[in-house]
Amino acid sequence: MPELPEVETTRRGIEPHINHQTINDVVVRNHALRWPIPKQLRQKIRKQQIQAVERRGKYLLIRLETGTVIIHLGMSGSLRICTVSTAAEKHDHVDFIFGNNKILRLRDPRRFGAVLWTAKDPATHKLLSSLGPEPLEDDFNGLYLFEHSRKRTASIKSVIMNSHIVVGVGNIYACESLFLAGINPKRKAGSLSLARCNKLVSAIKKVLAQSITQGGTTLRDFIRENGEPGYFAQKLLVYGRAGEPCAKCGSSIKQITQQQRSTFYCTQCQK
DNA sequence: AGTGCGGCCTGTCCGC
DNA sequence: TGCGGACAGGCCGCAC
Repeated sequence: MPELPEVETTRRGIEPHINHQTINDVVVRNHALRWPIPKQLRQKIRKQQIQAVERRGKYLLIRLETGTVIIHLGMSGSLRICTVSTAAEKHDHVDFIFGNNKILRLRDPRRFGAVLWTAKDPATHKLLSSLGPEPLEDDFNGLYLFEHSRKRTASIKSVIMNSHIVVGVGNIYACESLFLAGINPKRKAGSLSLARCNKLVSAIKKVLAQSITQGGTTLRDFIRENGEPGYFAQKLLVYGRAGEPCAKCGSSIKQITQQQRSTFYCTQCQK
């Protein structure tokens, strides 16, 4: 499910329900996520009040009094607010139970996600310490991408999807951004001019910002129950459209594989 | 240091 | 209807 817009939509959705609430209890039904959920999680976080609900890249940060719960939704994770009377289903692995009878419930069928605990500044955590800038912040700009792609022989698609260069650009939005910028996903990152880096960064910001806005439109329903963020309402121009006509030139959208991931692009419009 | 795989999992869909 | 295989929105860790 989650690329950055979905994670941010989730953050905005859960924050008003859980911020400043006290965690009464934690139930872990399955510890086996990408990394084991710490055995001491329950004892570490019980009776603590949530200080803030933040996001860094695709990591959600639940700030408590003595540390931070780090949550990653992986490929199939979702968080929803329900009540203590809502029966847990097959892949509901973790419940954070609050004093107001509400539960923050993590569902993750593929279990690529993570729930971790750190008592230190989460920015210094191994998983977060070497992350690149946030895509919507000003320190991610054309010059930054230009400088960080020099001498790189990897494809531009793999570079913008590299979280050590910029966080939050997943497979879908990488494809969409490259289409908007007219750049071939296979192009070597080091061969892009500064002007084209500027154009690509603008496209990434535009696509992500637009998507967050659309996620927001379905926020209520999302939190209420169905778990579907604004994702499918999203107007995707190339992703998942192999064989369909390009929105710009009408030629057939092509699907290839890069780094074991599907790439969709227009061979006419993207050079 | 940068690049490119393997692997972690379950669910779904498609062709036979 | 059942079965095998491909594929899925992420990303660390490891070889080279």
